[in-house]
Amino acid sequence: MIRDDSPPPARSNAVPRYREIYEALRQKIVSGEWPAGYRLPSEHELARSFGCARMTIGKALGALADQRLVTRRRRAGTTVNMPRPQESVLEIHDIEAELLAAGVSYAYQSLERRVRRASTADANILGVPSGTPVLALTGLHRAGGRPHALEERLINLHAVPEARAERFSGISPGRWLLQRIPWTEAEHQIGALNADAAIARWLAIRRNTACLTIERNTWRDEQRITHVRVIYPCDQHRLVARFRYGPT
Amino acid sequence: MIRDDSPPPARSNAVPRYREIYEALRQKIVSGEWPAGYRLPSEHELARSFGCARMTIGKALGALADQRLVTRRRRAGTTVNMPRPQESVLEIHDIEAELLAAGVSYAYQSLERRVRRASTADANILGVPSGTPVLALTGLHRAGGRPHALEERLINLHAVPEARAERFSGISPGRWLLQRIPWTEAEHQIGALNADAAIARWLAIRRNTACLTIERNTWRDEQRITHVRVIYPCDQHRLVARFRYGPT
DNA sequence: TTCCGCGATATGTCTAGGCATATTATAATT
DNA sequence: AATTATAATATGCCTAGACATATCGCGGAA
Repeated sequence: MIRDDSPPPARSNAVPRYREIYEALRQKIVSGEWPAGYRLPSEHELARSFGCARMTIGKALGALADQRLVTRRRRAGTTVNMPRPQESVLEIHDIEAELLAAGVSYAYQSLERRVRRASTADANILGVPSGTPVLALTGLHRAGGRPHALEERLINLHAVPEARAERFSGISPGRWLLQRIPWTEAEHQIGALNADAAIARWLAIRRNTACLTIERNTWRDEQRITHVRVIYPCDQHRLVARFRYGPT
Repeated sequence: MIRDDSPPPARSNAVPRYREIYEALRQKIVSGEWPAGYRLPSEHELARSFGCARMTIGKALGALADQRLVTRRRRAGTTVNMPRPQESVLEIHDIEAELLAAGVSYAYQSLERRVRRASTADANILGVPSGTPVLALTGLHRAGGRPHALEERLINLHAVPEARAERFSGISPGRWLLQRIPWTEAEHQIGALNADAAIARWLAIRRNTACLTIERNTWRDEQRITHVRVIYPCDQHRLVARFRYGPT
């Protein structure tokens, strides 16, 4: 017996099939038609009803799972998740690039630069054994000639020995590091503080002005690279983060 | 001629092949052996050298591209990216769940509740036409009996008509909404401010104390649901975000 | 010299099967 | 009744091949 082995019509739509399916299923979920806990049809059933191979369905369901809209377990099937905790992707840009993109002139001014063996405090902050050689930097980011942010940084000289020879007059250490050292993990902590006298002087703001602080730790496969705290006056900077349950 | 059609040995390692390959390639990149701009071997070549099907290579490379470690373009091939702008996934938790998880008692105290037609200011903040019915809420989150955060919220009553009947005495509007309304997009803005007299009184802090503010806008497929601004005293809360170039 | 068309190449997507494995439901046994 | 073996099911991973499509580079024409 001869079966119809003609290939399916050459769908050359711009949007791939798996994405159409992803969108269709996503719509069921975000519209509430399939509420939390609902169990989706099996891959085989969906493949039949959408008229495609099981692997194509698998790709669509995999994308939904990546977005955490559903959970997939063998034999148990695919079920709709509870709405998640509010989650966003926060991009913390290089200050210099950000300002230049906005058409503002930028300069980094080094205020202090010291190589030392890590004190107990340094060791705690940077997460290295005390006594490890570190480079401690303080500097000011200027935008349009005016103070924009104050930066306090510790660099692990075991991880970045080249830094010992770099003066960082002119180039910001953040950019310098970013261009040289690939990092594999980063942690940010965001907080607020009242400017003390020293901070207020450097940033040319009044004492007690609220400032946003961003602390960042970076790792390169287990090894700590640097710790930095950047202090922005409250009116200079906002962090924006956006998340969407998206067309991926 | 008879070819060896015996299937490949039944690798039943716990780690799938595509992930092994992903890790191997990732290692080349983060170690610096393949620097930014380096062009990877083609899928065919990799498939040959790893001894697997092209699709398996495609899955590994796709994962690297998801992590933005590489860029893939037809004909041009797959190339290693420059290190990215610092990016992190920020989870902004439900305050109530967070405090309960920490073993602290939690309560929401409604301070003000008004239904009104959106003023121009409301309209700007919430992104709806002025005149749209909105619910304006002010409330205090208490932890262990003490003030923890102040919340100012606008809810679009066209999007959430059920909210008109809800008193929000006891239950926090954030939690109430999260349980009822699936959202598809969220934007967060994080900033700092000095507490004014009203804020200071409610939060039982001194005037001018630095506070962290989180503003959140949520959408459900184009439609604005709510805008909220939460104000935390600087010593009460930090935001932590973490990112890793990961084993996915 | 410059521009245009064409072939080569690498990825993007898809199919139709296959075996592996976790988990659940059911039947059998103690 | 409680426990254990077994079968069924749904996902997870994989292959070998196919066509589609973007784009790079080259050679010929204006």
